[in-house]
Amino acid sequence: MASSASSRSSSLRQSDWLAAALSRFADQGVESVRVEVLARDLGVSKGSFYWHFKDRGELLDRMLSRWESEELAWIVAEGGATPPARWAEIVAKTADPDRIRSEVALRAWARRDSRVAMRVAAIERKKAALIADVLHEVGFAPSTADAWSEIVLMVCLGWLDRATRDRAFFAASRGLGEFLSEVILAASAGSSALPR
Amino acid sequence: MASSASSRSSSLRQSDWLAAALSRFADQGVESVRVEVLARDLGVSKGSFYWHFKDRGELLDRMLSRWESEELAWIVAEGGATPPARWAEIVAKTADPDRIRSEVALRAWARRDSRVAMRVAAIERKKAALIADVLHEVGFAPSTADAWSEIVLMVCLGWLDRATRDRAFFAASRGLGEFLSEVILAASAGSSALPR
DNA sequence: CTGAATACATACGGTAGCGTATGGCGAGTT
DNA sequence: AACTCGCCATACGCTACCGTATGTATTCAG
Repeated sequence: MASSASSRSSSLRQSDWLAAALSRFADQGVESVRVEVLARDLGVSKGSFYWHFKDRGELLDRMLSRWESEELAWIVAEGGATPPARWAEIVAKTADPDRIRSEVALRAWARRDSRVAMRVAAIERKKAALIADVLHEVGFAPSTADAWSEIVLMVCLGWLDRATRDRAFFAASRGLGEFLSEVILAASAGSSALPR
Repeated sequence: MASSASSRSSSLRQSDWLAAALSRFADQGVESVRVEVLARDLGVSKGSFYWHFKDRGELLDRMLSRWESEELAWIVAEGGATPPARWAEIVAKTADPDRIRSEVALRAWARRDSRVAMRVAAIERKKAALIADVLHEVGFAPSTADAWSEIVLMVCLGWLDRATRDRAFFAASRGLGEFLSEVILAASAGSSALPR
């Protein structure tokens, strides 16, 4: 538990606070990330918190930074993969049960804090570009790839919204992957997408 | 600002509280709907609030009920209209600048209160059915109409999410209507949608 | 063994918010 | 003129937080 923390590095306990905060964040949103509540969750007093963090704001900053770097990590890691592999990864990441709730909570947070909104928007642009790249490599014309990447992103966001409110929807047989496949199939057959 | 209130009816002040609450709700979410804050907004004391309402919960209930009845009103009113008119109304309602923020705030609320979630889900099912109906009347086979109504709904929700976080996205030349048209066009051309 | 640094605990003052109790006041009633 | 009642103000106790100040137990260097 805290054995390796007290021996040398102080960062272990730090990560415990972060983990507890992220857990509450995913379940109940930013507003529920309260110093004294987290202290109770961890079985310590808030005196500990203010040793590891300047204030609540610093904790929230670290949460955001951590999410940001994790997102960037897998997004850039997709660089060399094949289009199908990248597509699978995108779907897997955005439908991952361990991530969806915090993704949604993050966007709710962004709606009330413009600095958060900007950083979320930056990541979101990268995701849209990633999707557009995949579509382009599969044969979509550049302009239509861009347009459909936006639509794909919206389907993802809409799916997240519903999946985090309705357990039945989340557990339904048709998951995000199926929905997206249908959209892409229609897009490639429909408009002037694939010049084949 | 409280000019319209004190003349005669007692229920008028009630609606003032509701209006103030809904304004804050749309801007900052349920958590920001605070009795003492609304009292300050209206230039009265909270003694007034507790005369009109039993407690904060009753105000929130009324907010939810009001939204619910308004949604039901326009949904059932679409009964006799032509498919294009219904489609236009659906797009107009879900992209209405005066409504999008409260729609999003409501879904964030639903995520933290299961009773709210159920009532939102009920309305959402009606909307999906409405969309499916329109698609069916335009020539989609029943099963594909259902499938694409879900996708259309997700695009709507995703658009709402982005539009309420990114002003540039909201003001972009391609609005919800354009995106949805593109999706429907692709759907009708792509899969076994239109048996023509 | 001593002293300093670490990693907490305890106690405090302060704000924001809830709900209640009670008082006041103007308008209509008799 | 006195009474009532609708509508609001004031004052209160309470809880949940925040951040700070200070005390304390453990660890580890020298």
